[in-house]
Amino acid sequence: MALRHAVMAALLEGEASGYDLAKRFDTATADFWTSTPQQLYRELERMEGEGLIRARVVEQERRPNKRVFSLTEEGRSALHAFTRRPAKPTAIRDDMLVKLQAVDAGDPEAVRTSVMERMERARAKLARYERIRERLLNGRSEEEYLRETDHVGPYLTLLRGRYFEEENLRWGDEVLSILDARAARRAPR
Amino acid sequence: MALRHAVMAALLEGEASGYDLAKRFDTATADFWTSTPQQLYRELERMEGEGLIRARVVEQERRPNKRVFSLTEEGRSALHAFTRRPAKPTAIRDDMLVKLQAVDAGDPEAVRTSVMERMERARAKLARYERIRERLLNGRSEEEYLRETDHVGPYLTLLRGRYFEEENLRWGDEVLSILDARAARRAPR
DNA sequence: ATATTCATGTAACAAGTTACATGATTAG
DNA sequence: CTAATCATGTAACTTGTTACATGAATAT
Repeated sequence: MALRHAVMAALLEGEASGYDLAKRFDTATADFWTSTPQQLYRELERMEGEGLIRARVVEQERRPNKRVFSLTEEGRSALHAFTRRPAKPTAIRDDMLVKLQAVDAGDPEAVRTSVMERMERARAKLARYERIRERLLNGRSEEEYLRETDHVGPYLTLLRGRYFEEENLRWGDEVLSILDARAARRAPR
Repeated sequence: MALRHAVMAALLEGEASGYDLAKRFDTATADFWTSTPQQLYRELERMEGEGLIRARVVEQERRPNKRVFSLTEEGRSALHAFTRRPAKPTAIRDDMLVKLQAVDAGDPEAVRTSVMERMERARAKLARYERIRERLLNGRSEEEYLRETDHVGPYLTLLRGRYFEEENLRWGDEVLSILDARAARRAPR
């Protein structure tokens, strides 16, 4: 049931269509939650039925009409209640970790390539986060921003994303150097 | 389909019962994959049916009998093939991020408490990882270990766990200080 | 005494993924 | 002219979670 709360949290920043949310929750770009469009459309239906959000149809000229959702009072208070509940413990769940755990019985070259692809993605995400950060700060220093804004949530989640990707890069570097050392030992020139 | 690969990767280190795997994949302790016992028992059944693993019944005296699983040749080659496939992109998916995204419309005090609990868990996990590391190194330096072992997977995943929890702590510190500064401003003594 | 550990499962449900479908518009 | 963007969905399937159930043994 976290998706619905993620949707409500996203709607705090203003109304959005299913399509908008799908972009925001896309794995490649998401900064605090991910989901597929299919899951979203299904969940939005339910949430509307339960009165947590409300839809407004916006007629467009050269585009299909869209349904734009916003939080209801009920949704807002459900979200408030959610922040009071204890957070579930999380752990990383990553395909890549399974591959690495099995690297000794697997194909080290292929795994190496995956790690490098991952690092490339991490760099792209960091760049993206940096752009979002600029937009948030809007010329101000971090201190100024934090003093002035009454909307600190997006900053905190962005920070987590940044740290996470930095950690990925740090780890990737070590993994590559360890795998290389082993490859060199096994197939000495 | 990653659970089955995680199971196979775990079985590389020797045979295990469903119960053993359940402990290893428990969220509180897992170092490279998580799942509930229920999911495991279901998946083990299927995997046995598909010939990826094989069960051996161990009769015990003062304990219930157990079924101990090991990798078959088929399983081993499926695992090898898995390491050759590209890794799916991942992103953090964490309840806590949703709470923080919504903290401005929520209950900052409660969120603060959750963050502190998380940090406590992170410290516990770090301590646990440290113990596992000692056991792996077994008196040797990292360099020696890496030179001597032919089983580098567990070391690499452990490293990721450590970095991840360190990142959690670093982030938690920043979050707390930002939330505190805001609380002080809103309710000046 | 009580809680935890060992050891396995069933059943029902919720959440997430994949494949498919439609159809106009605009950017390269 | 092709790909991407805008905008929505249905259907089928796979994963993951929660609740319940059993029953002995050992640790506190």
